[in-house]
Amino acid sequence: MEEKTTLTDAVHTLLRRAIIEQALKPGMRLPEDTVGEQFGVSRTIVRHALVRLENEGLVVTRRNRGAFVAEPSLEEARNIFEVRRALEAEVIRILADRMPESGYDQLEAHVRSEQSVKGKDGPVSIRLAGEFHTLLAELTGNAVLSRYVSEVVLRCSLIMAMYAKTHSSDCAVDEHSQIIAAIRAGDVGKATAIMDHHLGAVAGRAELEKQPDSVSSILSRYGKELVS
Amino acid sequence: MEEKTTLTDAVHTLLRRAIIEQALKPGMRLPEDTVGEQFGVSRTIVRHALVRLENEGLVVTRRNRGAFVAEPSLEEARNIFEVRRALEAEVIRILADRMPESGYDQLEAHVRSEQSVKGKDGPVSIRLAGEFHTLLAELTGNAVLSRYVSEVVLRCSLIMAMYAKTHSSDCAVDEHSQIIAAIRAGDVGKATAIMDHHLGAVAGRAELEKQPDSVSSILSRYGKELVS
DNA sequence: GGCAAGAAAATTGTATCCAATTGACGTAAA
DNA sequence: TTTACGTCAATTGGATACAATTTTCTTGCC
Repeated sequence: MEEKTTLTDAVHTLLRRAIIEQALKPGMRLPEDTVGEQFGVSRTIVRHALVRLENEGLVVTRRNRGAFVAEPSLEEARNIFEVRRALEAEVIRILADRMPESGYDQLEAHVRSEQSVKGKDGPVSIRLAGEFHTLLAELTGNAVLSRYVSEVVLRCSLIMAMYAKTHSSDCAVDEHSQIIAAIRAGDVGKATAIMDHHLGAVAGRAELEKQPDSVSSILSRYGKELVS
Repeated sequence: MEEKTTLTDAVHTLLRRAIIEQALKPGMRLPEDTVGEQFGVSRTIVRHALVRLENEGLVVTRRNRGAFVAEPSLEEARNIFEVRRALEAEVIRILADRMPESGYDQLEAHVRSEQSVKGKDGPVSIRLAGEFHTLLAELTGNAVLSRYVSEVVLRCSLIMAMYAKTHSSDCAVDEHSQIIAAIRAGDVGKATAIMDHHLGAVAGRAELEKQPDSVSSILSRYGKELVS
């Protein structure tokens, strides 16, 4: 089976993963040469991937200065959470009205996989916590809504990478179950309330620490997947 | 005063305008070298601009086939309107709570400029009708929310280019005034209701006509602005 | 005339090359 | 010592050249 994705897609995905898994920390520089060398592709590809990441808000580029992993300000963080609440409230509203056939099965399966890594604060845990919300959005069948939710979820991951000490996904998993239950009961108000609390919980921390590491040493862990 | 924008930005903006003003019609092909030739830039620039437009949903690219002006399906159109309603409801909620200083002045000034072109169904009318909603979103001070609203508004313009006979901005302007009044009165429910009606009004038409024109002949009207 | 296969043309995917801008370093003068 | 200035290295902005893929046209066969 042949992969039909373009190289740009591959680099884009890998860089995104590296960012949300906090391997590439906020503020870290992303020189096109270095990244391209690591992945064995030319600057052209990296450039395209960086453009996409910028549109997603995960990367900012300064003219003639290059690309950096975004460092959302507290103001920006508030904005993102505000939008995310509105979007996820809409998701809940839709799902309470029309949940697809195997929706609950998928959700519960996901929660189980979250519980299986409970306790560990590794990259996998971070990714899974975000993917719950992404899955929720996908179940609406609304691709546009789904895409926006994915975007804000990713940016929230970045925000937490900056401002939260630990991801502390323990409480999150429990609340995920509660949200499912509330939707199943058709209680939009309750589900929204839990979601608000769920999102609000992570927005109340504040500690900032930077640790500029070597870019290439980090990317070497991601690059091997491109050697086809 | 030196323009500090990059060439990619310029091409991006021009193409976007051409699309939402319906000069470039849905389904129309956008070959990279044709566009580049028209604007006097290389394919590299056009390519970057097209990537951005794709992220905005105004353009779709098929692998090794090239870029086309997006042709939103009715399903997709419904999705976009659904998201737009949710986002604009949030905008209203925020503005009823915290409208900035000169907010009402700006809004009323905009409505006046809309009224000044009342009756004409030209590109200017289309653009202004959309910009009212964009302005509304910008007044929230939430850049993320503002960006998402802009995106769905643009895509709605594209949808109406496909499915609506005329833009019929007559009723729109009146409702714009009503929305301002309702927000001023702090009546979120009423403002949202008007907005819903306002958005719902345009989603009930259906006629499709394609008219594939020469790309370069259209772009020549936009290209002169790049000759610096 | 219709259909299939192959060659040619057009267009995108990717790499490389040159120019322009920025930041840093070093040197000299106040 | 501090500040101003000039040079240089590093990096991006943009263009061109080549490779790969798709589409279309042609040609031959039924």
